[in-house]
Amino acid sequence: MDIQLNIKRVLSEKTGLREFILEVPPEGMGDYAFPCFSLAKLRKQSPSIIATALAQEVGKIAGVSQIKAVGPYVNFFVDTTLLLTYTLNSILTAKEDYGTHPKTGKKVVSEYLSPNTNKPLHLGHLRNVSLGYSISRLCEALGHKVVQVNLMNDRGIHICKSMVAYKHFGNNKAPDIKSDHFVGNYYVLFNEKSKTHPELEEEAQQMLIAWEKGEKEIVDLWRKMNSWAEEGFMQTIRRLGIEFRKHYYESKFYFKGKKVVFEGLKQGLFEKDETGAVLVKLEQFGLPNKVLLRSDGTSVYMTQDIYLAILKHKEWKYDESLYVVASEQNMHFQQLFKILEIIKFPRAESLHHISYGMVLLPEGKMKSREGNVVDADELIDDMISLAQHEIMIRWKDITHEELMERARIIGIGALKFHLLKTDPLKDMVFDPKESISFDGETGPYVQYAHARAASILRKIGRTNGKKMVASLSKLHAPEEVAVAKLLAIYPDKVTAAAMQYKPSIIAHYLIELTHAFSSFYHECPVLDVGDEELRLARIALVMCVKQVQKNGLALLGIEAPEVM
RNA sequence: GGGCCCGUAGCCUAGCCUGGAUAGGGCAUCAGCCUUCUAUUUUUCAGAAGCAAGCUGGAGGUCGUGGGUUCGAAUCCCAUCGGGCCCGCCA
Repeated sequence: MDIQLNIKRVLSEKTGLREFILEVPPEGMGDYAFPCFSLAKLRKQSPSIIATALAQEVGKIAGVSQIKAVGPYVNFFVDTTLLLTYTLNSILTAKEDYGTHPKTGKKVVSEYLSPNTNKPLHLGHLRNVSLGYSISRLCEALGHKVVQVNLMNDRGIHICKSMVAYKHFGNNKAPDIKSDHFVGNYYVLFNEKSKTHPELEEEAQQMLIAWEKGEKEIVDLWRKMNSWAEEGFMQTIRRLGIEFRKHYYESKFYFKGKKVVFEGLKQGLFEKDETGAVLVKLEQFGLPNKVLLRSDGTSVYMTQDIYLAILKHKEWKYDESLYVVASEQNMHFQQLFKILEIIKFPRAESLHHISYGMVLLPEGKMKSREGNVVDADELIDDMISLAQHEIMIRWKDITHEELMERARIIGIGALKFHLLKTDPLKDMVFDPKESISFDGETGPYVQYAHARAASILRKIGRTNGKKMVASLSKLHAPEEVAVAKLLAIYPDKVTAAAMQYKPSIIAHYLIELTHAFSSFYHECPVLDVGDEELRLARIALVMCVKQVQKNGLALLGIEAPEVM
């Protein structure tokens, strides 16, 4: 039973209003509130008089225990037993599906990660994949089918730079460290050496031309180094529990966008300037014009991105396409989407750039050329070893295997949670020391509460489900009701987070729920309470909290451990 | 010069799209609960210690600034300041 809907229906009938919003009043003043200001305007009457009259008029509403006019508001108190029974029953029935929508049949392609294959992944990529994965899961929760894909930026001058350095200083060595780091070291080396040897820059340019011509020696080297880079990336994202349905390779189709550009040129959608470059006029849309083909006829990044949008649509027949890419490319995507609209691409309206802010260090922006980046692998290792330390304080006789498994879950959970709890739009300063803290609004705080719930449930053994449900009316302590009310709004939070592409909404919800659960845990004994019915009811509440925590964490790509 | 984004306590952050009742949290800090220790025959009382993934409470706020719209603005509009990102042949 949807109590909110019942209230709305009656209000709509009594007031004649079609569209209005029920508010949630401050603590203790009720569960829903109807503000009478807009009615006051219509009826030219003081809002408090209307509220008093309306409170009398509405009479009884199913699921509502009390209706009270307070100043200009009509406040509704829901029947907590009804709410509790309804909510807990839904959770116990739906289990891992609680909070998700039925299948819509819509298909969404979600592109993220998109690394350059000349250097290892860094902190910015960790924010990217955490967001990309979580948003994909959120779209699934809306009932859509989601295809997660990655684009390898595996060609271009930056790739040739590491190749040039390897050619001169690599002695044909095979990687003796993690292979993407091995490649990245040559990129750093190139930037060092080219300061005193500017001819290396020229060599890299020549190498790019040779690569495009398909010179065997160069292509072989490229293939070898790229496979090292890719192998390294896959190791890293596998640790994070991420797997792509498909990888696209820029090198395989970067030239194909030209055809689309020529077609547009023929239709008069694009034009050639005096140097022979093809460009698209976007000034009329408030955007800068964009070159689509250089005057030498070669394609630019935009050219291939146009093609990729079309290619992905051909392959997946998507209804919606997401690009999780940092905010520095906001302009690029505005231009891309506008160009696709100009060439009448059928899904031009369903493309979304999910932009996110930079991850800054306390001392400023990361520059991979200078090597002052927070390396992704190093950071993951640091998080895991910190978690390991915390576990060892509490558990002396734990096997090494068990220790490593728990440390992985907690360390990676802490990392992802930290990156996801901030609104994606905001730049964030990443202070490694602070992020590694286990206090406050963190993943481990939520995971720990989940493990405590699991521990309670382990101790009670088997329970009779029917008896449990029948005893829910026993719950009315404020801590119990507070938890149940939060459980009831979880589905709304999922919808909001998915619609706005903001996993941070889920993260904040989980903190709130866990906080309420901790208070409950502190005030209400579960195992050792005299009343058997109350015991069963509390067990049901614990089961539901555990389920919702698990569901919410899963949407963030975080595992919920049974023990910590 | 132009475009986009951000500005909420010492620090971090929610709320802004869809305007309403005391602006929610967290870190750090202070006071307790709690754990351990000291003294005491024991309890109370007292004192000390505690990097405490737990709880409660206190303190901490010009919602960058100025105007406007509105019965009502953190929220909408305009201007302005500060920070970030970007601006035709980089990706």
